[in-house]
Amino acid sequence: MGIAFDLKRLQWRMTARASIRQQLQRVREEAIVVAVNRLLATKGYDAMTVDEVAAEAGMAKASLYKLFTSKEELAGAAMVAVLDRALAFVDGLREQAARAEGKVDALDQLKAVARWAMQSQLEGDMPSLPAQNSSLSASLQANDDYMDRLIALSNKLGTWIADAQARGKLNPALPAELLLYTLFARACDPVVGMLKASGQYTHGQILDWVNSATFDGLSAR
Amino acid sequence: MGIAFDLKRLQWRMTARASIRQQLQRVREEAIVVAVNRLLATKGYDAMTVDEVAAEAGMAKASLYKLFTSKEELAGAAMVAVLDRALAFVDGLREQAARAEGKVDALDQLKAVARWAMQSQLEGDMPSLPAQNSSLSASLQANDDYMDRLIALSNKLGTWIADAQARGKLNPALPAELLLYTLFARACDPVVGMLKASGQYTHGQILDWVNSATFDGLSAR
DNA sequence: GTCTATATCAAGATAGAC
DNA sequence: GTCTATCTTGATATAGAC
Repeated sequence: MGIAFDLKRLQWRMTARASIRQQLQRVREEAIVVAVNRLLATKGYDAMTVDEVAAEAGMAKASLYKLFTSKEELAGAAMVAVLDRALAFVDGLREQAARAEGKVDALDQLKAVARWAMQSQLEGDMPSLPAQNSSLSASLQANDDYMDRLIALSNKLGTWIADAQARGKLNPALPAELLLYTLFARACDPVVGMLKASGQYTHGQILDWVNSATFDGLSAR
Repeated sequence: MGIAFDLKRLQWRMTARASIRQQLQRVREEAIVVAVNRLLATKGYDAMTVDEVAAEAGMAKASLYKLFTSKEELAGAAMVAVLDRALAFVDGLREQAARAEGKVDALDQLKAVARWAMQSQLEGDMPSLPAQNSSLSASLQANDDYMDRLIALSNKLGTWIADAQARGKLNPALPAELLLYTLFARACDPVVGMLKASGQYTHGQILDWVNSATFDGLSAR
């Protein structure tokens, strides 16, 4: 009996200590991911060095490599994080729409998502990756955490796209694939950064204009 | 007299040989620029190595470095070349328009330029550079050959943009700067490459759709 | 003027002390 | 588990022979 009691206490203590360790580790991981996110947003993957990540996260490079085994894995973690933010935003919109009982237009939801993504870019929170053919693409496509979220997000946006096309709000002549790709591309649209760099416009103006260019086009209506 | 004659012959021969040398050198330079152009279009600047350029141009790396002093200069030469192609295309359009005596719309000219750029991208001839903050950007902005052409092209497109806005063909609510930046950005639009990679569409379809998305927008009209 | 061979360096990754 | 110091590699750039 005494022995059993002591074992339980011991197990509890071990569990508690393991949990605390895990929490500490998780805090450090998050600091790293935040650093990677900002560096990817500002410099891009190739220009980002692991030394910079370690410095910005406040630890030695060797410590960082205990938690992430490669630079590619760092980028993957940051991309997973941004997809999680996007999914959370989309789910928030769905809940709002559910409360509004059908008064919300799928097209407006898509515009809100595009605006959110571009705002993230303006604030330096939208990591951008080399579009094609890098060794990074391959490692991301082999990353299940990443691919699952990418597919989940594509499906949710795809539902809105199909809805908006069926109701004649989005151009039905364009393939849904193009509409989806265009939304993803506009999240990293360099035009946003160029207008910001010109320094003449407010963030609100930039968001309005680029969203207008995306959905209404450059031609006069 | 005899001496003067010999000197003239000698000078002529030296000039001829120098000219031939220059021509040979120019052919080699063009081969290098073509190689850089394709590598920038397919892999991007960071993934491109000078060894690859030398191999594709059919010479040793050291020989290449006699003609171009750095990797950045290679990229600059390729960007100058693509701007020259763009300027030639634009001038061709202007001549056509002059012959048509005012029957050509500035908006149609802009659409033609966008289509040409995207077609170049589909054919692997449109070099793409890291958009922002790289060391490359700085070296390009210090490259007069590059900047002169960039400004010349911007001015020519800017004329058409102002014209199309004045005639109510392009959305007058959007700043001309945004319209110009958007045209440049669409030349490298990753959506083109994604649709091509999906393998389901012809080049013509892709060009029509992306141009429609750019000028008419994603929303139904 | 072209090539082979090499210098140089930056950056990803790791060993080993504490 | 964290850090300092180091290994290793790949890529830019150059020296020197021919």
